[in-house]
Amino acid sequence: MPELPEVEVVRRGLQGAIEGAVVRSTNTRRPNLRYPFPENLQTLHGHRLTSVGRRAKHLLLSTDNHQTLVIHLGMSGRIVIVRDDQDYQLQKHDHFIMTFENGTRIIFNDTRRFGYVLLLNSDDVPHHKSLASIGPEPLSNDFNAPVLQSRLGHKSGPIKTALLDQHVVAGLGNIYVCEALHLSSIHPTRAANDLSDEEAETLCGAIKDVLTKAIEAGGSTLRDHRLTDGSLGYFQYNFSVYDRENLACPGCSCDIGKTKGIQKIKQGGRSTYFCPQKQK
DNA sequence: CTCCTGTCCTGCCGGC
DNA sequence: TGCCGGCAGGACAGGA
Repeated sequence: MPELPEVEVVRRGLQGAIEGAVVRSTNTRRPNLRYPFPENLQTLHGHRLTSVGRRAKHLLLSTDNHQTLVIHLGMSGRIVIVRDDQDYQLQKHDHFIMTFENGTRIIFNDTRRFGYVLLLNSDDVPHHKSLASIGPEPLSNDFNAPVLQSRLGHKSGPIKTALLDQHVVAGLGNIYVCEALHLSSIHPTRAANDLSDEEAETLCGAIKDVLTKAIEAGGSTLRDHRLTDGSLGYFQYNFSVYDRENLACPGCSCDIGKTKGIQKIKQGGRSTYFCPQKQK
């Protein structure tokens, strides 16, 4: 589920609710998700959460004893915040709960268990296998057309597949790659290292634009994604191509001419949606 | 190095 | 109604 916008929306929710709070307890309700839960979670107890950050699709909860809890939501993960005065019945797939001294709880639910939780020394976070060689943050100034071009330079496979590679650029997933390529009018099967300078410029801008708008909309709720108050994102209503096979893309006559609207193909085992009329 | 496939896991949907 | 195959927002390992 969660790509950069969904994770960022969760990060903002967590920041408002638990930054500065002191950890009272942690509770795991099964031994593992994708990986075993850390064995030393109790070392967080009594310590203050100093920042709630994000790198790519990872949430980074740092504490005043120089530890960082890394949370990846995988495909189906969500985090909800429950305040002291709110009733909450634990649900199926609620796997990890953190309770703070102010009574607030955060609950990590993950149906498919592709997510994970790590507890690292804060100094080790940038060097950890999952984060060490990851690409630039697409919404930062470190991400621009020349950087994108150089990172695509040695990739001869399709641009769609290349943009899903977290080493090229961080945080994109299947939805936002499809949307950004559509906005850029670039065909998903084009070779990644074959974009013109102008196309790279357009694509770079489209990625930033799509991600920014998706964050503002609270992310996309297809099935699992929730804001931390349990409400739904609504960027799915703004999709131009994703999950819209045979429909027209906005402002395009692609469903009435020779083509039959948005097409769905498989690339690297994953669905790609695109408009054959607009994307060349 | 890159590329390609299979795999992890649960739930849902469509077809028969 | 039930069963079965296919598919889903991610990302690894292993082999070519």
